Amino acid sequence: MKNHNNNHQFNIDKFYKSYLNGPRIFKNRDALDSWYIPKELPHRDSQIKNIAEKTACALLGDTPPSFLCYGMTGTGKTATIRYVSQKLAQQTSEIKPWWIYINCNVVSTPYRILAHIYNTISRQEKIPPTGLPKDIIFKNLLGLLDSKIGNSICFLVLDEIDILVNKKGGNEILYDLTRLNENLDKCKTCLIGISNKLKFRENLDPRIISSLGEEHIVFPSYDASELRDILNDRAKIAFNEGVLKEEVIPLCAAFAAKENGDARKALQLLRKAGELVERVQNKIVTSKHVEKAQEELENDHIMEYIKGIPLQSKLVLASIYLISKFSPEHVIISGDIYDVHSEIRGLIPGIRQLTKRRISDYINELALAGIISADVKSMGHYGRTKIIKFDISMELIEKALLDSDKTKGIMNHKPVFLQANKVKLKNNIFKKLI
DNA sequence: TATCCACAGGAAATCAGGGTGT
DNA sequence: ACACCCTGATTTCCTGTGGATA
Repeated sequence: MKNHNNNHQFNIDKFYKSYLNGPRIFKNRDALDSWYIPKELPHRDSQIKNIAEKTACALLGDTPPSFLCYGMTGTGKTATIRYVSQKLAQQTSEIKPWWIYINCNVVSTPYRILAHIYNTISRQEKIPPTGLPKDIIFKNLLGLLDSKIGNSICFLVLDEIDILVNKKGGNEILYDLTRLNENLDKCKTCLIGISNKLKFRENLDPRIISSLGEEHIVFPSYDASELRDILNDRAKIAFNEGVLKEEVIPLCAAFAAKENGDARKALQLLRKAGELVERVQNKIVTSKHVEKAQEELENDHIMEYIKGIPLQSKLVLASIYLISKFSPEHVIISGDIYDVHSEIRGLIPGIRQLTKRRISDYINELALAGIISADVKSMGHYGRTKIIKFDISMELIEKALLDSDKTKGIMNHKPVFLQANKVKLKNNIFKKLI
């Protein structure tokens, strides 16, 4: 694909032909996706039991208690909930509970949560994505729940609930949801919150804690041997016989165990390793491929993240990049980033000047994403600021920023700011202070 | 030891944009 | 048209502060 210069054009027909005739690695690669629900969930017996016990009364038409699930990413919280809900739906009972799944990271505002619940139940008259007052939607929702769900139970699963709580209207909407039942005649609702932060309860309204925070189910991180069991199960479904060398799964498990026992990562790793082998039309997946997959996965995530951030955020990142590119010795502080940002944003039409305050937030976001590190340090009479460093390779940053049409033009712009003498002098003092 | 820099970072206000029903 | 709604991005206003310097 990348050979525009030479005459050999990519022969797509030939590629497909050899692909189809080549070795088959995967039998069913969906089994390695995190949303795949396997027949068995290894090492989650106690959680499954707990949730099953809590929710069973829904089959008799009673209201199950609301509860929270805690655990780091990739500990099977969502999978377990979905597993139980699937099993519950398979039971022969007159009452068929509804499950409404809400990812608070995607459906991120009070209005949209109400609208999302309404729209997944209604199927016909949809609530528009914006425009109406919240209380109107709330009333409509109450009516809809009673009329459409009737005497059954409606489970509301709020994934990544911690994100919701830390927003402005977050507590209000949660409170409204907890008191749904008080306003319903026939239908009953049950809230299930999923979070990967234990400490988010601090920001939770006490009224909400009492109704949904009393009991919680903890999902401990998987250790390497547990991850191995999970991978073995999935690999049997996903891969053809004999394509995995025996060291592959233990290695994937070991890598993922280091990352807080994240099963999702382990599965991604295994899948990526298989895809690497498939790409070069080999027959066997070895530890080499796992190592390469580990590397590529990390890069993929970073590239994806950078491509996804807003343009202003890219410009902040570009500012940092340009300073370190043209003056590698420069000690980068937030004020510098502000100045360079002001400079380069003028090069791109339609980009407004930002405040230092705003730039500061963008820097924090990049730091949170693990792209840079920003440590606040006091320089005495030279003030208090952040010292910024890259946490990932500059080539990767460059690659990602060159990929965007808006930013690619400025990646060679040497900041005028750096050439000012007082800037150089001040930075020399900073170097000594660090 | 008091001073004072250059920011950090919280809270609230504002703006613009995509909507609604009447 | 008009009055009003919700949201996300940003600005405004603000108080706080670690430690080199005088």
